[in-house]
Amino acid sequence: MDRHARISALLAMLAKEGKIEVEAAVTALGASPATIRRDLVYLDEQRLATRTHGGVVANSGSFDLPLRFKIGRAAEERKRIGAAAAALVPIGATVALNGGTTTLEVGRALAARPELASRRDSEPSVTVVTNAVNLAGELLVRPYLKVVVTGGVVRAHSYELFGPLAERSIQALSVDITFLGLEGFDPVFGASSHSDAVASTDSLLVKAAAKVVAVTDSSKLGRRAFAQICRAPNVDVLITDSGADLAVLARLRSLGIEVLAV
Amino acid sequence: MDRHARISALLAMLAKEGKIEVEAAVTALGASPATIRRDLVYLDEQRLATRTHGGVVANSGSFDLPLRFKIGRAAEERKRIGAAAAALVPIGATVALNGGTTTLEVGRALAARPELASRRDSEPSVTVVTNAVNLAGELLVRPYLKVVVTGGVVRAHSYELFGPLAERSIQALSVDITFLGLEGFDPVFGASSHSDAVASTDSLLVKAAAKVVAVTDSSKLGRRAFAQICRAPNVDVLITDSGADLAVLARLRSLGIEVLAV
DNA sequence: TAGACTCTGAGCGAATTTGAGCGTATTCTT
DNA sequence: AAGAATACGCTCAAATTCGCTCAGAGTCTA
Repeated sequence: MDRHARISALLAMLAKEGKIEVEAAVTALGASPATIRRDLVYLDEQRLATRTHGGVVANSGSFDLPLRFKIGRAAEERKRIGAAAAALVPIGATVALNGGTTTLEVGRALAARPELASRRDSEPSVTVVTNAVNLAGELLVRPYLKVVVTGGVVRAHSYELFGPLAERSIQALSVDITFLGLEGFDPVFGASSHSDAVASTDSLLVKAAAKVVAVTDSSKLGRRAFAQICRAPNVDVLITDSGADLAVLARLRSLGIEVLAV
Repeated sequence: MDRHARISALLAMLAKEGKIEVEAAVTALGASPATIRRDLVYLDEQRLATRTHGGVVANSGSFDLPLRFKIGRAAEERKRIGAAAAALVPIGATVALNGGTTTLEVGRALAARPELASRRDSEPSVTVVTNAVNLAGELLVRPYLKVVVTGGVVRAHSYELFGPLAERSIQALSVDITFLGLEGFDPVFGASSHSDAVASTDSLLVKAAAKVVAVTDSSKLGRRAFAQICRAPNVDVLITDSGADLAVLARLRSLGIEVLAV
């Protein structure tokens, strides 16, 4: 068991557990506590983890915050939606993701796609533009992803960046696909958000994209949130879960939107 | 049940109930009252809750609490430097922080300043501009801080944003103080960084500031990293630890730099 | 082959964390 | 308002863990 093997094993433990205890690593890897400590210091220096008493904790954990405290039933649906959305991204594409729990799952699914990670080019496989700080924090560890953050003021509620700085940044960019998380999607009112400031920023992400994919669990369909992001026909594809109301889906299809219920 | 697990559990309780009683936490977590009290004091110090008799209550304004708060163990020197730097910031000021472990501590110390948190204005007490994604992620929970993120491409090693997007964002801003973390600070070569891209971005943070405060542990003094950020006289104040070489400090003072060794 | 360097493991003093004791402060009850 | 009950802060001790140094094994280079 050489150093590389140990570091690899430790990183695997870190990804799985979110933390590593010296004692646990000693018994798992069969090395001395001194060596394990040195390895953990190395992980800390490489910013892959943060040293604590007794071990280390994963760094992405500091961003792995619950947006709101509703990590309940919809988790599984969101993961399926995220996987379906990530499958739409070709290698070499540039995509944009706004904030929200669903787009977070899209980002995670994208990062987990094996055909991206296995490429050995020096160029990143996919470029991800996002105005969500927590999403950026989760993705930036992957060398095969180029992560671009829009500027702006942070909205503590959802970790989204908005404001003039964000809008000017986005106006300078053009992307292949925007994956749009939202809080309401109605055939008439279109896509909407609870915050007008964020809705304004999100609308620019829509304008900057050649293709717009709305991602949302079915509870948001047919509902209107406070501020409009864009009209429904601006959305090219909708990915939602199979619990969606078929009548609403039919109306959306009649507007020319391609609907995927996963 | 280690400290991390306890803090996580306590934050979950706080998010759910809005308050924590010592007695309830003792029975729920199986730790002694003394330990629970210490944890609650920690939450109070981190401005994530407010200490009361019998427990803590959630801070008004922020119902969003981090589920897994990172309990970092910064070197003692960096903590002292961070505290000294944070003390320079008047209420209402706008400050900029670049990336790095030392500026991270400045941000943490700033977030922990009680006179900021105790203000009951609707306006945030301090505005923080940063191009470090991890720093933004740690600070944004505090409702009394307005966190502004520059845009840009993420540099995975240091969580820093750089590139044209970052530079244009910074050029549109003006701040009272820039706290500059760096990898080398030499009387002749000035402040320097390992990455030329980040150095270029950092140099704009220097230009945007009325006052520049360099923060670094003493090991970086007299050293030159690859890329220059700015000349030494552009720095108004240097905060370092007491292990610094006195000859180097004297040379820096002769350049008109105010030197604090804490 | 000699020397230098790196990695690993062990030892030891220092530091952190936890729990308990005890005097003091605060809150509640009467 | 006064007394009782609870909770707090502080200190101290025990256990664990950490950081540092040193020595031995293995590897690379001249």
